[in-house]
Amino acid sequence: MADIESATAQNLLKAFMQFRKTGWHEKKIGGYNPSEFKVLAAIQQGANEKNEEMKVSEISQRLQVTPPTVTQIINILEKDGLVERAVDPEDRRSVKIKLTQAGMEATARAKNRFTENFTGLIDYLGEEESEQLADLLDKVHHYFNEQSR
Amino acid sequence: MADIESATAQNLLKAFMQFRKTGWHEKKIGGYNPSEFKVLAAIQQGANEKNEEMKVSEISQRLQVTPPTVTQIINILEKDGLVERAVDPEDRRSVKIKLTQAGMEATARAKNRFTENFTGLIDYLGEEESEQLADLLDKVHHYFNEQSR
DNA sequence: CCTAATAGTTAGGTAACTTAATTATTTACA
DNA sequence: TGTAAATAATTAAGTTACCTAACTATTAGG
Repeated sequence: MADIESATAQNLLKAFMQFRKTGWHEKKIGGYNPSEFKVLAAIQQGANEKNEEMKVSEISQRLQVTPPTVTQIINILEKDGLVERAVDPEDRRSVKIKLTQAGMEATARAKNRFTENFTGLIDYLGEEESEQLADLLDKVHHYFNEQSR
Repeated sequence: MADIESATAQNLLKAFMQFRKTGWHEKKIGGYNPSEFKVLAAIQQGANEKNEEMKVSEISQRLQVTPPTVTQIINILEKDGLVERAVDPEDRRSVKIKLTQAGMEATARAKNRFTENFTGLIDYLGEEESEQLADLLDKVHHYFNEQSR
């Protein structure tokens, strides 16, 4: 059993705490809150992948947040004219979310801004270490998922 | 320049997002909110290291949050009888925070609970990969700190 | 000695969530 | 076929973990 007082444990814990605060998850991304940006990006990606509009439940699943959370963020984006709701004629309980023209432009801009930072990180770490990091974080996620079952 | 659409970028981004949600940062740690637990642990550690009580400003620095945040958490802990305030006679502007007996016991219990999980992770990853992960996260932190200057 | 700096607190706000309850609608089956 | 159960989204209200700005008390510096 590893010892929490060991240098390794201390280092890893400190690294975790630092990382939470760290700026990859900025205050504003191209003018939008991170949560808004994530929803915009999810809508865009979903539309890209399936060539179809995203339902609230799909966004919720993709971002791993509850449906009310998505509803609220969509409300803001709709008020800002970035997004439109349309009842799905196939299943009138569902609501399809679509980016407006302004929304597509805003998303592209924000994504660009985000991309600069993020690809900069990968260049800084190097391809190999970036992959390593992704793998290790996956393992951590896997460990805690097991744990909670 | 790395490409945001590359597999590496996608993987790393996904890993980051997953990690944020991941349960190392649990909802409750031995019955306390993470923020409360962190303050308790900081007080304990500070007292351990310097054999002296922590000032609000020191806790604030250590946890990288503003003094009002610390004040508020201390208020809760004080109400719960885990912590006591005492004006520093050397500098009557300062307030020294001390764990009560109940506070020491609660902190020990919570820390134990936390430790189980965390050392389990290190065992799961192995010593070497744990160090690697800590290093990589440090690099990420370093990169974003540069960026924001 | 008095102005400026420092330590902490108070007041008020925000972002990003959550759960529980409610409203439409659709599905299943008796 | 009619109704009960399930599903999709929303509304309402609450929580956590922060923050900034303004205030109070105390100490330090010229």
